[in-house]
Amino acid sequence: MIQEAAGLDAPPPPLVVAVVGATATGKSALGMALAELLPGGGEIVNADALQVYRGFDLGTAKPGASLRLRVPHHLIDVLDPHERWSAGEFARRARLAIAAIRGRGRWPIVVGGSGLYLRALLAGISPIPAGDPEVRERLRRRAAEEGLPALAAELAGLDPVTAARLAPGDRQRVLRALEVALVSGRPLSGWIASQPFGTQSIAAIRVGLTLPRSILYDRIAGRVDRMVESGWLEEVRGLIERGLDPGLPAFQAIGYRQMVHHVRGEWPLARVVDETVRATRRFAKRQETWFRSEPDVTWFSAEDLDRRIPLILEHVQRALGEGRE
RNA sequence: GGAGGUGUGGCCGAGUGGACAAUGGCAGCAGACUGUAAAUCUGCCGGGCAACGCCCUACGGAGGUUCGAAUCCUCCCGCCUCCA
Repeated sequence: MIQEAAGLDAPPPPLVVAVVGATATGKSALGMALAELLPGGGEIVNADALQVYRGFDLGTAKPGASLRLRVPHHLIDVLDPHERWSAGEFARRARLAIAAIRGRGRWPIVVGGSGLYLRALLAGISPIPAGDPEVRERLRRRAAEEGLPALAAELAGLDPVTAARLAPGDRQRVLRALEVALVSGRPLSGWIASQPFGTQSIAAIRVGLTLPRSILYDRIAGRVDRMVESGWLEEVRGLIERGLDPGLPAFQAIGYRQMVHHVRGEWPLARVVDETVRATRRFAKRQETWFRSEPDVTWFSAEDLDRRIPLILEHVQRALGEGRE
């Protein structure tokens, strides 16, 4: 593609391995295998938006202590549930982690299902200044009182480019764009224009795991059942008893929101399981859509993953080897 | 046995003479995505086609009334409730 056309500039050697794909396809397992099998060894950089939260373990399918003992994991358990995480913050810290890992002569293996996070890390993200919680809160209140259309109209005045791009019903993005324009004095579209995706790219060898929908859906159901069996309810109950507000960012995690209803006695457990499975399926579908359009991913079937690992390893090694010369 | 109710698209559930291939929700499928992203949002969703329009099939079944029925009538079948 473009890189080849340039000719003079050889494509930069891959510096990191990225494992992508929908939830429950086995990304973590593959990441572990690569970390242990690649010559020189590797360390995992978690690119998952919810596994960063301490105390949210079972429901986020967080790698357990024994795995983390075998292979260092980064950006897991780095936040308290009330702290706010973001794609930009992730990209910044992941770059630090990657540099440190490479400094140790090991391979950074980025594993995660949050598409935007991966893109922010590997392709760069516009350096938009931090938002303002107060402004955000005010906007949220106005949206409730005046209605979203009023705010969308205001955005059309401040940032017509973004306003035209967004669906008028996209509450979250309309509010965010307004917040950026209001706080920074510059429209979001302006920030993006000055540094779009792709201007800070990190060379990565990307492997994707995929499964036929029906198998994936079965796996999701099985996984949710296992979460419950392994004491997930107790975990959530503990979080609530600690006094954590279910409105916190960490409770955005699929399953936690649902489980809170059961802890409060509003839903039977069966409904929690049901709705969690359903929400996870929709999530998996969205991930597939995202990664499908992600460039340069080499896809592997996640069926019988153990048996395919040698093949994937070989593929990754070849790409990294080329980069080493 | 008597009285009443009910049967709608994969599911739930509106619709009670034309504007109905049938509101809405769920499930499903497709897509978008620049700092909440496991979030947020959009589109499709009986079938067929030379397809901005046409045809076929369809509101438990069979008949009937009507220019016209998911909607009214008759009979039949299933389910539910109450009385016995």
